Amino acid sequence: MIKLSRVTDYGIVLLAHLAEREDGTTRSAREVAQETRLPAPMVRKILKSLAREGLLLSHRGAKGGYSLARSPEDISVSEMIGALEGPIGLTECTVHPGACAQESSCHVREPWQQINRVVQNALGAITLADLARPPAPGSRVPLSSLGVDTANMTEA
Amino acid sequence: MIKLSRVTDYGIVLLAHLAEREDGTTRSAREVAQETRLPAPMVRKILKSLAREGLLLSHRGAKGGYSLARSPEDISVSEMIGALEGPIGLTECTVHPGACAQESSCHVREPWQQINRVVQNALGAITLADLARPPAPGSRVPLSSLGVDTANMTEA
DNA sequence: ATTTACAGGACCAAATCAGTCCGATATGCT
DNA sequence: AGCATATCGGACTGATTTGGTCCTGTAAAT
Repeated sequence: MIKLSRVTDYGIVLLAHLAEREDGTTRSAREVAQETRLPAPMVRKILKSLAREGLLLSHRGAKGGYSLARSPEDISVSEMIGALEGPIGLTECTVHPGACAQESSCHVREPWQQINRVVQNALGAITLADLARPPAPGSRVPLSSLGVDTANMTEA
Repeated sequence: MIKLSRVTDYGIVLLAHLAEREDGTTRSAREVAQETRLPAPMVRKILKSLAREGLLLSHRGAKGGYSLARSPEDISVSEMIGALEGPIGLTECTVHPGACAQESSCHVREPWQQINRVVQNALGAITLADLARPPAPGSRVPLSSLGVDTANMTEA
């Protein structure tokens, strides 16, 4: 069922939550866990990862907590997934070239690379700001900006 | 690292292999395994699944084997993945609505649905024929046909 | 100094995945 | 009829990944 892990799923919810109430202050893991109603230990773990990956800034000590490292418009979905799940790649050979013995004789490799770029592009065009935007009824994520077309694809 | 399982990966290679040398005859699992240099037990298992899912026709007995159930142009990548991996859905709530307790209060759900459709569309636009086409140097998968734009997305 | 909160791990149970193997059944050939 | 060939439909196992928890250390504020 090709899906992303729960850690990633939660992580994006957490990021969106932080983006929604950005006000210059930091928010503790406990607060975030309560507000999102997600299990606290998980939330702590995930926020730690996100800080380590550079998507969040952490402040230690009393009154510490987390805040976004960049503005929501500058954080793409593919970045978030990349930070929590590792590099995006449908096939092994996309991420680790050379790992597959059949690589040289594989006729399917090249097409896969492009499929990958398409997916990558799609996920890269959507930002945290799009996710956090309170959904005005009828409004949509600006998918027109996806701009998935041949021109974008012909080079890696 | 958001990737598809090895079964799916292999499966698509096998389908492409069958598509490349389509000549009306069936090919046994053994042949296919040898020609693709993939482990025979795996190949058998995967071909069985593909037949059960209706992508391949199986022919039992001596001189039996497998052949494509449809012409390569009519089998999309998303179908292949769906057959081997189950329904495509980045998040749990896309595939099993109601499974997540936070669903009603989740602000991220609607955007995810659309991201999903984008990915789905991308994978649905590429066919087995595209994968099997011997890669003439410089030629590319017809990504222009992806047609990922707002018009396609506004309805589920 | 004490309290608060993150950092960096170790740790474990459960689920999934990769891979193998078997008996049953259907077909073609002699 | 009988035999060889192949798929069918399972069960089965070992290894890896995932989901989730917990503990110790350290930094900052009061």
